[in-house]
Amino acid sequence: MLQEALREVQRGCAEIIDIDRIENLLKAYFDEGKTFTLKAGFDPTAPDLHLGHTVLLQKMATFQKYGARIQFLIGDFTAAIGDPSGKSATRKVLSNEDIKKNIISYTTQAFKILDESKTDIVYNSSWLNSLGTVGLIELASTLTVARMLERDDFSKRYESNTPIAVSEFLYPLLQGYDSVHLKSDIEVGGTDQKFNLLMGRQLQKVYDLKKQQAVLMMPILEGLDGVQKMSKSLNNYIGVTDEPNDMYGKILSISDELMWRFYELLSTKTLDEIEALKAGVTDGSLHPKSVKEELALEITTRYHTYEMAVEAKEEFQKVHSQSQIPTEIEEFSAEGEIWIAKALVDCNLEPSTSQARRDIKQGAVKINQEKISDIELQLIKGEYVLQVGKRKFAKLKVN
RNA sequence: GGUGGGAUAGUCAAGUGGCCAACGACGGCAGACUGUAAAUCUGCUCCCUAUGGGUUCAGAGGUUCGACUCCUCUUCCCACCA
Repeated sequence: MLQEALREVQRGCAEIIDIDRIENLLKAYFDEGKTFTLKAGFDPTAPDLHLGHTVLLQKMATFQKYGARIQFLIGDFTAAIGDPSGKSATRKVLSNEDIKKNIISYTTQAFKILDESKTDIVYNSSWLNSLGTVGLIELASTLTVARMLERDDFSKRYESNTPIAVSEFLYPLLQGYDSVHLKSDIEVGGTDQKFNLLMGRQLQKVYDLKKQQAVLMMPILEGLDGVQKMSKSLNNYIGVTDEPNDMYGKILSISDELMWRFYELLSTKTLDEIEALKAGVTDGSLHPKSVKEELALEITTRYHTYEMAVEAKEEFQKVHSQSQIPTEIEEFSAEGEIWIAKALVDCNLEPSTSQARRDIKQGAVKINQEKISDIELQLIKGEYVLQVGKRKFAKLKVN
């Protein structure tokens, strides 16, 4: 049991510092039912969660199964400074209202994964506000500038003469101080947070806590392209609020290789079960597609319902495997005769008539399932199902 | 503050007076093959009811029959020096 828990806890991790501490905490839980605290900090800046964010949340959920109480730390105080990690320029400061709004949307999304009854939401403003100037200077005296400049992102900015605000130096210190105040046993975060996470350990020592927190770092999840990290700005993300059909389709479109990564980091299947799936694919008894379907079904179910996920699956098979028309298509109407290229633009299937012409020439455009090739075609009165490529559909009614 | 170099389509990057809507790469879209996978092959990739027309190469002027290419100014970046 302990061994299994240890294995699940380490699953997918990029790096763990002080694994012995974690083992002892788990052992105490299994032997004596003693719980422990696990801290994770969240910047109230990104209200739309995608699967990349959930990697960390799921790891926290795993810990909850083995006796962890989560200290879900909202960095409302530190958000005013802005985490410099991985950034090449000083960040903007958020307004109070924005922060509040973000927190609400963040936590409602997070509790789809976390067990709310084993989670405490804490705000670092509640103790950092009262730290005071003396406390802050004391805190700052524990760290040298040289040490701070060891940080890659700081030194790069320093060398390239990009401004670093002095306040940014305080961020890791304050985040570390959070661990002192909360007396955290473990802290989890992304690999980009390494410096800040270690700061917690160092400060706990400076402030004479008996034990230092263990640190567990999760890797950054790749996006749909399989190469770059999942992010909204690269438009390669799967949002937790995506529609079931989109979510299902996006997962099925990832490469086989990336699928295993998703299994490791996102699935709740045990490592043994995943190994069995891998073995099945290798020896040919399982089709990779069906394994991927299972993953898509699991994840879609998590953020919607099982019924909706199954519906998404059926819809997907209907549209793509049997190339039929989807059940729901956007409808448009037009008056009088309309030129096909214009119609495609009006139905948002094409960005320009030039592009529409090209696609028609290439045979990418279908009307009522029939491929067309005449770029001069005029649509007369009637109802049409227009299709561009494999996945863009629209219904057009010409009056 | 000084001295050089640069800004070209979604990104990178050629082009140094007409052959330029602008080489190439990546990305993207489409077609073939498939499992809407990957890989591979092929085509397309500024706009416009189009064998034609229009607007583009940081911005504003100028030279020229003709400018992405030459000149002037402006803005922004980079390198080296102080």
